[in-house]
Amino acid sequence: MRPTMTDVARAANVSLKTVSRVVNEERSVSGPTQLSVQQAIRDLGYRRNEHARALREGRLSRMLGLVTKDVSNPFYAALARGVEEEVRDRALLVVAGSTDEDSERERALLELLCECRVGGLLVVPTGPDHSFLASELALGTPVVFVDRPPCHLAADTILIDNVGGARTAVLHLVAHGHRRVAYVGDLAGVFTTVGRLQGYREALVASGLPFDQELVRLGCHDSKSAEAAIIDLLSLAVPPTAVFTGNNRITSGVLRALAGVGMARPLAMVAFDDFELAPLLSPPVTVVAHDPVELGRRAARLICERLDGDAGPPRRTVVPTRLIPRGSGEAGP
Amino acid sequence: MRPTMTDVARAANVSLKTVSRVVNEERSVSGPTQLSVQQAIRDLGYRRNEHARALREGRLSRMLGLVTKDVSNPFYAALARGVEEEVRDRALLVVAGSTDEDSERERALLELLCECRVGGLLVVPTGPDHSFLASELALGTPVVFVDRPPCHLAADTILIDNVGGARTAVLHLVAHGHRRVAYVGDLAGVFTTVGRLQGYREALVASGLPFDQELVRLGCHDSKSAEAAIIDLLSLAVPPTAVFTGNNRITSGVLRALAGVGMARPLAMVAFDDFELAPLLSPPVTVVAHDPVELGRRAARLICERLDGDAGPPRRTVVPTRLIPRGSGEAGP
DNA sequence: TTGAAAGCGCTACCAA
DNA sequence: TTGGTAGCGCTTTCAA
Repeated sequence: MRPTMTDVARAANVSLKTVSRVVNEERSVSGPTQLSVQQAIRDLGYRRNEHARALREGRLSRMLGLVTKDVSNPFYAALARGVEEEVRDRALLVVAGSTDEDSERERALLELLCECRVGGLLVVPTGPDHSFLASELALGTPVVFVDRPPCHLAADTILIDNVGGARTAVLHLVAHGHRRVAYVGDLAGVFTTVGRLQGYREALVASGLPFDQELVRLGCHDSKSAEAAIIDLLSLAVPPTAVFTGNNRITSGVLRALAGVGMARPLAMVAFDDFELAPLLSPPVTVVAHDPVELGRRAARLICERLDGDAGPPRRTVVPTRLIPRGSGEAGP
Repeated sequence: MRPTMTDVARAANVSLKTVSRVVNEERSVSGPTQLSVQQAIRDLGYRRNEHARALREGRLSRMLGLVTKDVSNPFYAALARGVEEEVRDRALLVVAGSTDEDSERERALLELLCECRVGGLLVVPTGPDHSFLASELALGTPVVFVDRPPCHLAADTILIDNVGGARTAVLHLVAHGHRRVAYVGDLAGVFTTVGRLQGYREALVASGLPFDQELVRLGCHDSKSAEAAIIDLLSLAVPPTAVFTGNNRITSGVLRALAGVGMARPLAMVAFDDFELAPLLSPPVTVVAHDPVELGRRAARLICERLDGDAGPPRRTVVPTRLIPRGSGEAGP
C-alpha cells in the first residue's frame, strides 16, 4: 500500500500532526524530530496526496486546463508553452486537451476539467454556447478565452487583431499591383475566419476594388481542404494573382498545392500566422505575424491575477499583428 | 459556496446516498426521485468533486503526466496528441510539462505529478537517474519512457531505431558519392544523439570511409547552435559535401544557415525527423521518418494495459524508421 | 428503493 | 514544541 502520513508518524514515533508540520515546512518542529520524520519519509517513499490536501483546504487543484483545437498544431502548442512558462514558478501544471472543433467534445473536456477542480481554464472555444461555464466562473474558477471570444458568457478574453492583420495583408498585396486577391479561410463560423474576412473586405473597399464572392473560399478546416480550394481558385476563368491564407494549416495546404502545379508566374501570397520555415521557402513567405507564446503567457498571467483575487469586470485584450515582408507578398501580378 | 452532494440532497429532499446513486447512474433509484435529484443538480450547478472521489476510492487521478523537453517542439507536440487520442475514450486527460533538458526541473515536475497521483507517467527522460520513480512504479503507477530509456530503473520503454535510421541516412549519402559526410547532433549525453552517432559510424565503417572527428558536431541543443555548427563545418579546409542532421531543431538551424550562405554547389542533406514542409523546400528534404503521433499512441496503450492489470516484466519496444528520398539527399558531391 | 454511518488522507483548530 | 479531534466531499458497507 501507498504510505500515508499515519504510516510515517508511526515509523517516526510522532503524531500525525507533526508529520504534517514537517511536510509543510512549518517551523515549529525541533531539529531531531524533523530529521527522524524526514528519514521515515524517505524510508517509506512517502509522497503527500494532493487530492486530500485540495479537498481539506477547500481549494482548487494545481492544474490549469487548456482547451484548444489541436495540441499538435504549432499555434496551440506554442500557446501551451507560453502558459506553462508563466505558471511554472507557482508550481502549476497544464492539462491540455484537443477538441478538433467538436462542440460535444469541447463540452465533455470542460466538464471533466471542472470535475477535476482545475485552478483555471484557458479556452480557445469552438462551441456555440459557453453559458454552462457561468456557474464555474461565479464559483471562483478563473476562465480566460483565447483567440476567440466566448458565446453567451462574460469572461476575460484575449484576441489577436484579426481584422487589422488581414486588412494589412490584403492592402500589402494590392499595393503591389494585385486586383484579384483570393482569401482561403477556415470554417465559416469561426471568429477568426470572420474577422479576417472583414479585414479582407475592408482592404478591398479602401482600395476601390470589388468584393468577388468567387475569390473567397471558406470552410477549410485542414491543410487538405485548403489544397483543394486553391486548386479550384486557379481554375477560375479569371484566376486570382494573389492569395491571403487564413491560418498556418491553410498556408501549408496552399503551399503544397502550389508546389504541385508548376505555375508560369507564381501566385503572390501573404499568410496569417508566422512559421519557422517561412523564410526558407522559395519565395520566402510574407506573413502576418504575432507571438503565440506571448499570447499564452498573457492569458496565464490573467488567470494568475484572478487567482490572486482580482475580481474586476471581464477584460478584453486585443494583441496587434505585424506584417513581415519576405518575398511571396511582394511579387507583382 | 460550491454546492456539494449534501446541498443537492437537501434541495431534492432525499439523502446524500440517493444523490450519489443518481450521479453515478446506479440503477436502483425510482424514476421520480431520479428526476427531482437531476433537477436539483441542474438548479444548483452541482459538479462532482474528483478529488473527493479519487480519495475515497483510493485510486489515482484521471490524468496522465507527460514530461518532455518542450511541448512546443513539433515532435513532442505530436507525441502529446497521440497520447491524448489513445486515452480519450477512457476520459483520461493529459498534463504536459517541459523540462528544457534540465534534470532539476524534470525531477520537480515528476514529483509534483506524483503528488497529484497521476494515473500514469509518460517520460522523455533527461536526468541521469530515475531511481526515485521506483517506489512510484512499485506502488502501481504505470511509467513508460519514450524516445529515451531511463537510467537506474527498470520500466517500459519505447524507442525509435536511432542506430538503424542514422546508418540508413549516411549509407544513402555515401551511395550518392559522398565521402565527407558531417553529423550535426544534439547534446552529447542524450541517448538519441549517441545512437545516431553510432549509426553514422557504422555506415562509414561499412563503406570503408574514415571516421573524422572534425566532421562531427555535437552539443547542438537548439536550432541556433546548429546554425553555428554548420557554418563552422563549411569553413573547414576540406569541408563536407553532405550532412546528416540529428533532429528537427537541428535541421531547422542548418537549413537556415545554408539559406544564408549562397553556396555554389548545395550541400547534400538527410535529416532525422520528418517535417511537414520538407517536401516544399528547395531542394525538398530527404528525411529519416517515423510517426510521433503513433509513438504517443503506443506509449499510451502500454500505460493503459498496465492500468488494466498487466503486471508482466518491463517491455522495450523499438519502432523502425524509414528513409524518404526527396531530393536533398540524392545530390552528388 | 432508500438511508445512516464510517472513513479515504489530509489540514485547521484548539489544547497541552 | 507537540498532539488530539473534527471534517473537507465523496463512496462503501450495512441496515431498514
